[in-house]
Amino acid sequence: MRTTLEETYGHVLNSDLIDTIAAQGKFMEVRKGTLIMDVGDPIPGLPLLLQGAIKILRVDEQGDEMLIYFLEAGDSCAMTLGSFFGVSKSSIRAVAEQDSSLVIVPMEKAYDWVGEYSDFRQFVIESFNTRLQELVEAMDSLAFLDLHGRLTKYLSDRVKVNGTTTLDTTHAEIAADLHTSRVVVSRILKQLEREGTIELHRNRIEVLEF
DNA sequence: TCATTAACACGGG
DNA sequence: CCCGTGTTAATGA
Repeated sequence: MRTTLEETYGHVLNSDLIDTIAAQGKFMEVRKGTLIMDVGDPIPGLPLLLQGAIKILRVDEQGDEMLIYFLEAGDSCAMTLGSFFGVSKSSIRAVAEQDSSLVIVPMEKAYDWVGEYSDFRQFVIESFNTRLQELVEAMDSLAFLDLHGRLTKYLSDRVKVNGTTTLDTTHAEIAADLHTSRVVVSRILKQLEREGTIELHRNRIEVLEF
């Protein structure tokens, strides 16, 4: 775990701090599709993603989902930082997009380190900023793009975070992530296939252009 | 016009 | 058979 931490966070955090994180943090491995945290769950600590990717979703009263953004290796989750100010419950759902590994740092420790280490403070602020940026981007797609636009952006985002143009997914999953109906997703996907942008298979989509 | 819901047929595992 | 997929028809915003 120490090695992976060094590889993923060595650029931003000094090695003393990496040692401390390795000692204090809890290592965790999750398989693709695993529900890591749900709305209302107590926040266990500050998560640092080492490998893989995680989907961050918002959930409505009916339990329907909507994707906000993806976390990648080297990312943390800004929502958990609310714990610094006494927010104890999660307002989002986190699902593993791939097999992933992460370190969970106790919140009190993280809070102390923000005071003690300038590079950790920098990391937290930067992380908060990039998360906010992604949130704004998510709002942009909602407000300015139609479903066709949102779907193509969604596909290229998934290609980016998974590092492959082969997406193991179903139309229903995409519909859930975009908070729309499967019928529309199927129709637009078919349209994209006719345009030569993608190739459709059962449980799989090949993205040719993105 | 474009999305949603319901309903159905097809086909692969 | 069950599930994912592709399509249609009716209805709504």
